Amino acid sequence: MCGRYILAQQAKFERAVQLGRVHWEFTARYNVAPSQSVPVVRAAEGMHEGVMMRWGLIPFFAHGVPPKYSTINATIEKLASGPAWRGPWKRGQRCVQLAAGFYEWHLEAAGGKQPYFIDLTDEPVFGFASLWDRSVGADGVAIESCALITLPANELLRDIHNAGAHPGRMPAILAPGQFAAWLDGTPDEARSALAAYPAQRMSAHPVSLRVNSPRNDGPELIAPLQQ
DNA sequence: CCAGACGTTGTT
DNA sequence: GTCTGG
DNA sequence: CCAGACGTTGTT
DNA sequence: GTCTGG
Repeated sequence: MCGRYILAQQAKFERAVQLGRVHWEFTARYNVAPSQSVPVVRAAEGMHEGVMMRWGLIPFFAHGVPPKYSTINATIEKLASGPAWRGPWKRGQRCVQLAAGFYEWHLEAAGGKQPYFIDLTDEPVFGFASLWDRSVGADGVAIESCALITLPANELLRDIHNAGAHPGRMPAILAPGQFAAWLDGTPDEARSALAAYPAQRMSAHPVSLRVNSPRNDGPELIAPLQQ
């Protein structure tokens, strides 16, 4: 769940989120894929700082080598127990991956997959609740990376995904006003910030299959599909 | 004891 | 089929 | 998440 | 690094 999303302009994020300092530089993107460098916010020295990190968490014990298994999403149920997540969770390495919308693929009766673009009706900018870690390679170079948290889907995302017997998953979405609870709270407070965002405050529409290729980018990717 | 995994989603 | 790259 | 590669020897 | 499986 949630393997592709979009970024707003850096200035737009910085207007929506109060940051003590920024160590980043990026432009608007309409097709961010795993393994790429993404802007995140984290608590540091009593403030919120903006930094770039690799999307796809490399555990500290992996010594800078990306695992063969997927670490782009962390299930909320395993935050404290999964080997890749419990270290960052215990150490309070929480962050927010800034976004302006994301994509999900709907499996159709005919077998095809139709991509949908999803965003929030009330918030032009939001964040995915995320964990980060630092891993030092054999060459001594440290890499910071992150994984966004998923939880049971609300009705909108459940429908987009599959109308099957089993409920799907959705990313843990934080409105800008909820960032502090996730970034600065106690572990209990942080966990309380993780809840399915209300479906009635989200919007979704089908988009072109052009989004399938991570090599495509541009505002046309989020345009509503003509029927 | 050592070896091997360490992850997610959605299924026939 | 399965892994890597984006 | 999906797309694209998946191999070798020897060199323009 | 740490847990599970054998």
